[in-house]
Amino acid sequence: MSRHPITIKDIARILNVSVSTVSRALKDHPDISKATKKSVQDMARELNYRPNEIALSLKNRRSKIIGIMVPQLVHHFFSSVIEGVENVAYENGYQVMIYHSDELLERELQLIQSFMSYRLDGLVVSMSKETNDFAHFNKLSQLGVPIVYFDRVPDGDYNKVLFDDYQGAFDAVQHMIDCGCKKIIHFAASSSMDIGRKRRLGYVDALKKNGLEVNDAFVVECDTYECALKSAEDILYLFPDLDGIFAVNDLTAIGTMKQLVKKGKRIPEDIKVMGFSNETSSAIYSPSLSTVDQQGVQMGEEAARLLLDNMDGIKRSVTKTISANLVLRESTATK
Amino acid sequence: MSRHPITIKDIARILNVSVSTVSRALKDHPDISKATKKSVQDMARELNYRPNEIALSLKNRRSKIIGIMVPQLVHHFFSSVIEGVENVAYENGYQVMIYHSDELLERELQLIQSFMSYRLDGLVVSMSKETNDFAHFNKLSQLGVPIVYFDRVPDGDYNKVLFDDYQGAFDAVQHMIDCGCKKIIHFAASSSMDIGRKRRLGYVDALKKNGLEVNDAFVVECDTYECALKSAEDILYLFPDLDGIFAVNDLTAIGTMKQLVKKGKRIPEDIKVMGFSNETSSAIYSPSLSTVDQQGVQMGEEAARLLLDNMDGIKRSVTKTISANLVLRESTATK
DNA sequence: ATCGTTTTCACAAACGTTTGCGGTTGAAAA
DNA sequence: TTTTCAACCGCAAACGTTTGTGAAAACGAT
Repeated sequence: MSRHPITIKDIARILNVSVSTVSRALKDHPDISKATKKSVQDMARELNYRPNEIALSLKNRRSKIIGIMVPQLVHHFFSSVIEGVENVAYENGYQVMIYHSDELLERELQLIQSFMSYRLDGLVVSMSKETNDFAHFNKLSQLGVPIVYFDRVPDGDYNKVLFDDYQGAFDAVQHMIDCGCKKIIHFAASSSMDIGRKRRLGYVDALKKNGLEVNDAFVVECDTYECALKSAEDILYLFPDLDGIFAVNDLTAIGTMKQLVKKGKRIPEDIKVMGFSNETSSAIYSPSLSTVDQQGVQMGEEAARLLLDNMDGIKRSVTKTISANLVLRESTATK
Repeated sequence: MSRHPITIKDIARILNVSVSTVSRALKDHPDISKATKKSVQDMARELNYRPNEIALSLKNRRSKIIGIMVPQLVHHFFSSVIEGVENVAYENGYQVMIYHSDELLERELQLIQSFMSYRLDGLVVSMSKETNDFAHFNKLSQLGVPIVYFDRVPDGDYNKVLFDDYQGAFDAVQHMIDCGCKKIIHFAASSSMDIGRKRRLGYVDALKKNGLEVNDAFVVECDTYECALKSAEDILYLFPDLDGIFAVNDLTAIGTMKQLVKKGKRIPEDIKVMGFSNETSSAIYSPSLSTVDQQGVQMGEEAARLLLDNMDGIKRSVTKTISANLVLRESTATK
């Protein structure tokens, strides 16, 4: 009920010393005698004193908080990145403030305002789908706030942490080929999206390297669950002899499997399927889905480390690339 | 690069007025002349002035931030609650700080410390599984910080927002009976858990009300995906004539379906299945899973509203109950 | 010209902390 | 006894705001 947490002043009053003495005693400053230090520290402990971080933020002009902004919370990948950021932030005495733009540019702008008002020390961000103009981030940058982008990043000289989509796709397709697939279809995201382009390229290169036929008709633009339900049927009609489908993400892969099974195909016996992202659903679907893990935690940790490095004033532009990791499950099993 | 955001002092200096004049001009105080107001406001806009919320927090002894603490982020229900809290917080000019205890009591304690240091104005919390002692929350409460609990709540006189687990379970089972089920098995959580008890009671009462056989052997303690893989087989052996399974959560239901299909059962033709929670996976599984939606967004909104109401000093202990909502999909379809 | 009102603004304190500087002791050195 | 020098501690300013109080200008009425 006392509504007022106890402050350094309270301790000073009780002990009949000045606030500066209390402050110094608490930080073990050599100017203070052993006896005074002890009594102050004891009293602080007894009263359960906690420094007021807000006062400190004001004084030091830094908040010891870093922000992370993600477009979605209900998403395995982003949640993992958050976890990674939290890990290294806590290790280094920083708090993490999670911002959630909900894929809305307007919300992003609002959040940046709030971000500035609270004088956060740095930002880790993956942009919303609507964002094609980075002025608000650049403004922040010019104000001296370090920013690290991840996953959805802008072009140019910035600090970024990226996932190696090309290699992930390449490895996935290579694995399918190793499992005996001769004719692999790719359900791709739009080429206007970075991940769409890179994953498609990995797919194509893996086919080439193994001397398999490469054909533009093998690539279908389809990156949602609903779309997959339809496209899977179409593609089966177009290429009755297909024996593998590599989807740009897990939900698309799952939609595909659902439809294939409905059409009487057996997975993995007749057709093998791979997804991308390692969402929760991929592990529990039946058959469970082989996929490419995006190492979200590791990405978050790298991003936070990069941010902390940049907080000491030095201005760099580093790009870190995290490499892919296959998760093999039933959907590509070979008996 | 200027590293220092512009302050009220800067405006005062440039315009050759005092800081108090600037402050009052910005808030349209009647003491300030129209002309001065205009020049100040124009200059503020031109320089893109943003009030320093940290200074305000210190002065007002309130941060205009509320916290929400959840045990997990990668969880559809909790993410939804966060979204709900954010909605009403933003509407009322509050920021939301997301805390993530990771189901660890120790982390919970740490986070509470940080919470106090930053002098947040209130907390919405669902406790970690390890938490059986609420001392740290009570201490916060005694310091005058309003708390609203949701989902996993302590016993006693507190502000809570609860989901109506009993009714949800009752409705789910009633629906299965309406679909023709005569012998419904329940995969339950431990009775030591609140949700375990309530959902089980709803199940039992629905059976009773419809004159179906109630039998302790129909209830199996099993609340994970892995456990379901095993228990589904066992129960099929024990009760070959079962025609419905009501699981305490979606993952358990999905594990059950997977195993039942493997054993040659058709869903929903032979056996109908219902889950609880409406996780993402339930919608995309094949067959898609009928389930009970927990209305996370609504719960979050209610919790935040309750918190804001309590922030004006008045001390109440209100319990709000959110009612269930069935989501019917393939797993209980009747042809 | 004097007084009384307004109108318009500036001063200063306060929120909780840190920190440079200066001051008071007491004892050792001269 | 005086000087010197540690050892120990308090004062005050600063971080960016708000706000109570007081005061200078301007103006009208006497």
